[in-house]
Amino acid sequence: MARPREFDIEAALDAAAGVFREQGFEGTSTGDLTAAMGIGRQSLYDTFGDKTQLYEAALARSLALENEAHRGALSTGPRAIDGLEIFLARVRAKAGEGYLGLGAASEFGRRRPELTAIIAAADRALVTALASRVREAQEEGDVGPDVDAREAAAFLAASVSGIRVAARSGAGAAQLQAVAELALRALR
Amino acid sequence: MARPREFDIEAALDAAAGVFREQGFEGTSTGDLTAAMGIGRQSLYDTFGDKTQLYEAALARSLALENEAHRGALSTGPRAIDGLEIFLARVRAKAGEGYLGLGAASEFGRRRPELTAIIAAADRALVTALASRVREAQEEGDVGPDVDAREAAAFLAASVSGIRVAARSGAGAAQLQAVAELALRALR
DNA sequence: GCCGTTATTGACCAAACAGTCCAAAACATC
DNA sequence: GATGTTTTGGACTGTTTGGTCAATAACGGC
Repeated sequence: MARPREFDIEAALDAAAGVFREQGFEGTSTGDLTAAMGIGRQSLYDTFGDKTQLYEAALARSLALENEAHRGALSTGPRAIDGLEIFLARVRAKAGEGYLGLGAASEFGRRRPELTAIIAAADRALVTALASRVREAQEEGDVGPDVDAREAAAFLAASVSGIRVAARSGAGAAQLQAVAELALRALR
Repeated sequence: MARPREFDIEAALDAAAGVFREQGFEGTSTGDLTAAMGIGRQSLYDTFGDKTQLYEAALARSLALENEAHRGALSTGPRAIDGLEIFLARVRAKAGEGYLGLGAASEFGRRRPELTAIIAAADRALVTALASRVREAQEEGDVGPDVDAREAAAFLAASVSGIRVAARSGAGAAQLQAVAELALRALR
């Protein structure tokens, strides 16, 4: 072996994700990135390839972290419906700081297949987790028996996007809460 | 008077909106714009100021057109609930082609107050229109009496964003329909 | 048919961009 | 402590960027 890296890869990735989340991919220069990540130009290119590969890595890590947090929130509470409620509460609380997955979907749509694949995989994982929780809530009588669990899960995921967009456009906490409440009401 | 303009301002604005919608503000060069608008560089600067002013104008026009279409859809049908349903069906149908308001909110958040103001005004107008239609549907017995019309309207607006994001991330028509159906179910 | 005004065109500019090169520095191994 | 390997930082490059300038073309009013 030889000289060890001076910076932490995951911390640098998180810093990059923060800049990308705020300014978008095209709006972020490599100078912005090295400044935020606290590393030199060459280190960036040696470690992450180039700007687009860095974006992919930062996006993948962001989504993974977010999904982990989602699973944690979902598994809370005595009943499954409590988990769903806490899940939405967490989304509301964090909505103000933005979300790289939303930026990626909005900026690239489906033009970059690699990005679309990353986002779609995270989406599927979330919907699956939500669906299983909805099914439990259904067995516990908190969700109507005529509700299709998978559809309900997709609907909740869409509601999450709605909450995030609303927050990004300047909606207040009260408004976000009302949206979350009505989303849950759809399941009864 | 003197030499008249050779191009149509609103058509040029629509073309610009299309490019911005696809590529975002930072991802669009002035060359992309003049090519799509079919005008010369100097005409762009003489007529619209600069790139950011052009973006504002294109965004404002986009939102105005969209809100007009929304009002049309909302006022359809024998009952108010039919208008709401048709409104959501239109959003679903058009979701595939993207929406500049979403791109603006996602790319800039609240960093550009002028943009935030334009978006917020369009949002308020839509929510107001939705709320009055919800109130009617409530009087006709198609919406639960315990529903707050304004909150329901904000929820429907958020659902629209959710549908658009889902479409942009690659969701199919069936999934979007399920989301729309469940959104309406929340009002019962 | 001239004149003042405005639109158009293409050349032009400085700044910023993504990415590379190279020399120096910092380690692990022996 | 010498050696081989890797990281690091700064200088550098060719290209693209948003925006301007100056010359030309096209019109309306008289």
